[in-house]
Amino acid sequence: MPLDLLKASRIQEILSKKVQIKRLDYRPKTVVGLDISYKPGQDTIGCAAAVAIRLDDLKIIDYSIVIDEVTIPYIPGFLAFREMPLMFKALIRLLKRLNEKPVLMVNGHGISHPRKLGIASHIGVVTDLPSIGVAGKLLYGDIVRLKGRDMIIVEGIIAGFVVSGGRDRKKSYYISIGHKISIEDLEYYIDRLFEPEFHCAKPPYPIHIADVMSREAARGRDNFIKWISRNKHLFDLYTEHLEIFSN
DNA sequence: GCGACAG
DNA sequence: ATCTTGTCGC
Repeated sequence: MPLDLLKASRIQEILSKKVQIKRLDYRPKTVVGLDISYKPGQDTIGCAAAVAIRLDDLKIIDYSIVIDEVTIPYIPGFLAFREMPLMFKALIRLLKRLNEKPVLMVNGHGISHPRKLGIASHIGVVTDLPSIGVAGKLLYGDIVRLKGRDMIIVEGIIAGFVVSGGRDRKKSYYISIGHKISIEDLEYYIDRLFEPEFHCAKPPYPIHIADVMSREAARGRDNFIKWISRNKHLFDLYTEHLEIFSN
């Protein structure tokens, strides 16, 4: 059996008690987007991307790509046990080069989770960094209209909110508190990180970039390098970090 | 028992 | 997550 769900639940319940819901106690200059893609035809080979984006001009200042085997299957409610190991590896590498504390933006839920510890909260607590969850589907909680917004309510508290976009608001993104951050912080950052030209039909910028980078890298070095050269205008790298497959 | 179910 | 097929629009 790949994963002991009872033990995993216990871990989530214990760690969820360490989640802090409070305002940011500093002004992050950088946000790190985290996402994982899988090699086509082989969902056991994952590719994690950690991308550091400067908040004032939205330039990519650094990134880290890690490719490795992923053995834990995806089970709703336990995504972190599948994706956190690789995501964490990419993140740690990036943080060692980043001389500042960023806010993390993770593809997945924060406290809008059955045990209030989605992958965004999990990685936030483990690193003790502020974190935000960004998901494309609701996993847990009720949607209630408050203050002109669709809020995600979990156990009577506001866990996050919904941002709808695209033609006829067809697409929705579920933004939630991860760790060491408040709803007000979420609104401040999230509203500024959606790309205006896409009308919220694509994820917030750091997630969008991490998503594209991890997918291109998962499809091979050539694709990734081509994507980089096609998008040099997004970068502001003082060093070249083409470290794919270095694992 | 039935429906729901991040990536 | 990934694949597939087809459609619309720049």
